[in-house]
Amino acid sequence: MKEKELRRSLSVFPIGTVMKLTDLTARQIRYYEEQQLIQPQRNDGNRRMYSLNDIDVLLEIKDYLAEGINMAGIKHIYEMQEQEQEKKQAALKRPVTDEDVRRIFHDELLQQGRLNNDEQGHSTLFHTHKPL
DNA sequence: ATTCTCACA
DNA sequence: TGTGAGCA
Repeated sequence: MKEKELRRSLSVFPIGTVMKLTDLTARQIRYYEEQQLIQPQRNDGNRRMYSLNDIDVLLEIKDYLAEGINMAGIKHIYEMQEQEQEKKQAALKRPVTDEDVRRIFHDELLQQGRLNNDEQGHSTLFHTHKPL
Protein backbone atom coordinates (compact mmCIF):
# COMPACT_ATOMS: atom_id res chain seq x y z
CA MET A 1 0.00 0.00 0.00
CA LYS A 2 2.46 2.62 -1.12
CA GLU A 3 0.97 3.34 -4.50
CA LYS A 4 -0.98 5.95 -2.57
CA GLU A 5 2.16 7.44 -1.05
CA LEU A 6 3.61 7.70 -4.52
CA ARG A 7 0.64 9.65 -5.83
CA ARG A 8 0.65 12.02 -2.86
CA SER A 9 4.31 12.71 -3.57
CA LEU A 10 3.79 13.57 -7.23
CA SER A 11 4.52 17.23 -7.84
CA VAL A 12 1.71 18.42 -10.06
CA PHE A 13 0.44 21.76 -8.73
CA PRO A 14 1.80 25.17 -9.73
CA ILE A 15 2.12 27.74 -6.97
CA GLY A 16 -1.05 29.52 -8.04
CA THR A 17 -3.15 26.44 -7.25
CA VAL A 18 -1.40 25.96 -3.92
CA MET A 19 -2.12 29.58 -3.04
CA LYS A 20 -5.85 29.05 -3.52
CA LEU A 21 -5.85 25.73 -1.69
CA THR A 22 -3.89 26.97 1.33
CA ASP A 23 -4.86 30.63 1.37
CA LEU A 24 -1.18 31.51 1.72
CA THR A 25 0.70 34.12 -0.34
CA ALA A 26 3.35 33.06 -2.87
CA ARG A 27 5.83 34.91 -0.69
CA GLN A 28 4.95 32.78 2.33
CA ILE A 29 4.97 29.51 0.38
CA ARG A 30 8.43 30.23 -1.01
CA TYR A 31 9.65 31.34 2.40
CA TYR A 32 8.58 28.07 4.04
CA GLU A 33 10.50 26.25 1.33
CA GLU A 34 13.51 28.37 2.17
CA GLN A 35 13.08 27.19 5.76
CA GLN A 36 13.28 23.58 4.51
CA LEU A 37 9.72 22.80 5.60
CA ILE A 38 8.82 21.65 2.07
CA GLN A 39 10.88 20.70 -0.98
CA PRO A 40 8.79 21.24 -4.09
CA GLN A 41 10.06 19.92 -7.42
CA ARG A 42 10.96 22.19 -10.32
CA ASN A 43 9.69 21.73 -13.87
CA ASP A 44 11.58 22.44 -17.08
CA GLY A 45 10.79 26.12 -16.83
CA ASN A 46 12.16 26.39 -13.27
CA ARG A 47 8.59 26.66 -12.01
CA ARG A 48 7.89 25.14 -8.57
CA MET A 49 5.56 22.12 -8.67
CA TYR A 50 3.91 21.03 -5.42
CA SER A 51 2.61 17.62 -4.29
CA LEU A 52 -0.37 16.81 -2.08
CA ASN A 53 2.12 16.12 0.70
CA ASP A 54 3.59 19.60 0.28
CA ILE A 55 0.10 21.07 0.50
CA ASP A 56 -0.66 19.08 3.65
CA VAL A 57 2.50 20.40 5.29
CA LEU A 58 1.62 23.95 4.23
CA LEU A 59 -1.81 23.53 5.82
CA GLU A 60 -0.21 22.23 9.01
CA ILE A 61 2.15 25.18 9.08
CA LYS A 62 -0.81 27.52 8.77
CA ASP A 63 -2.45 25.83 11.76
CA TYR A 64 0.70 26.06 13.87
CA LEU A 65 1.03 29.73 12.95
CA ALA A 66 -2.58 30.31 13.94
CA GLU A 67 -1.81 28.70 17.30
CA GLY A 68 0.91 31.26 17.84
CA ILE A 69 3.92 29.08 17.08
CA ASN A 70 6.79 30.82 15.30
CA MET A 71 8.96 29.54 12.45
CA ALA A 72 11.67 28.37 14.84
CA GLY A 73 9.12 26.35 16.80
CA ILE A 74 7.59 24.86 13.68
CA LYS A 75 10.99 23.88 12.37
CA HIS A 76 11.69 22.18 15.69
CA ILE A 77 8.49 20.19 15.39
CA TYR A 78 9.48 18.80 11.99
CA GLU A 79 13.04 18.22 13.11
CA MET A 80 11.69 16.10 15.97
CA GLN A 81 9.50 14.12 13.62
CA GLU A 82 12.51 13.42 11.42
CA GLN A 83 14.57 12.25 14.36
CA GLU A 84 11.81 9.93 15.50
CA GLN A 85 11.52 8.41 12.05
CA GLU A 86 15.26 7.87 11.95
CA LYS A 87 15.07 6.00 15.24
CA LYS A 88 12.30 3.74 14.00
CA GLN A 89 14.19 2.95 10.82
CA ALA A 90 17.36 2.25 12.77
CA ALA A 91 15.42 -0.07 15.05
CA LEU A 92 14.26 -2.14 12.10
CA LYS A 93 17.78 -2.75 10.87
CA ARG A 94 19.29 -3.56 14.26
CA PRO A 95 18.78 -6.92 15.99
CA VAL A 96 16.58 -6.64 19.08
CA THR A 97 18.59 -6.21 22.27
CA ASP A 98 17.61 -6.97 25.86
CA GLU A 99 17.19 -3.25 26.43
CA ASP A 100 14.74 -3.08 23.55
CA VAL A 101 12.72 -5.92 25.01
CA ARG A 102 12.52 -4.16 28.36
CA ARG A 103 11.45 -0.90 26.73
CA ILE A 104 8.79 -2.64 24.69
CA PHE A 105 7.40 -4.32 27.83
CA HIS A 106 7.47 -1.01 29.63
CA ASP A 107 5.58 0.78 26.84
CA GLU A 108 3.15 -2.10 26.71
CA LEU A 109 2.27 -1.67 30.37
CA LEU A 110 1.85 2.09 29.99
CA GLN A 111 -0.43 1.65 27.03
CA GLN A 112 -2.66 -0.83 28.85
CA GLY A 113 -2.90 1.60 31.72
CA ARG A 114 -4.11 4.33 29.39
CA LEU A 115 -6.66 2.10 27.71
CA ASN A 116 -8.16 1.25 31.09
CA ASN A 117 -8.45 4.87 32.14
CA ASP A 118 -9.57 6.42 28.87
CA GLU A 119 -12.83 4.80 27.79
CA GLN A 120 -13.43 7.03 24.77
CA GLY A 121 -10.05 6.17 23.37
CA HIS A 122 -9.20 9.86 23.13
CA SER A 123 -5.45 9.69 22.86
CA THR A 124 -4.39 12.78 24.73
CA LEU A 125 -0.95 11.49 23.85
CA PHE A 126 -0.63 13.48 20.67
CA HIS A 127 -1.98 16.83 21.81
CA THR A 128 1.41 18.03 22.86
CA HIS A 129 1.69 21.05 20.60
CA LYS A 130 0.63 23.79 22.97
CA PRO A 131 2.38 27.15 23.28
CA LEU A 132 5.18 27.06 25.79
C1' DA B 1 -1.45 35.05 -17.91
C1' DT B 2 2.02 33.05 -14.47
C1' DT B 3 5.98 32.39 -11.93
C1' DC B 4 10.87 33.57 -10.80
C1' DT B 5 14.64 36.19 -8.39
C1' DC B 6 16.09 40.16 -6.18
C1' DA B 7 15.84 44.30 -3.66
C1' DC B 8 13.83 47.99 -0.51
C1' DA B 9 10.66 55.14 -0.42
C1' DT C 1 6.24 39.65 5.05
C1' DG C 2 4.62 42.99 1.36
C1' DT C 3 5.51 44.80 -3.08
C1' DG C 4 7.29 46.12 -7.51
C1' DA C 5 10.80 45.50 -11.22
C1' DG C 6 12.39 43.05 -15.26
C1' DC C 7 12.72 38.18 -17.20
C1' DA C 8 11.29 33.88 -19.20
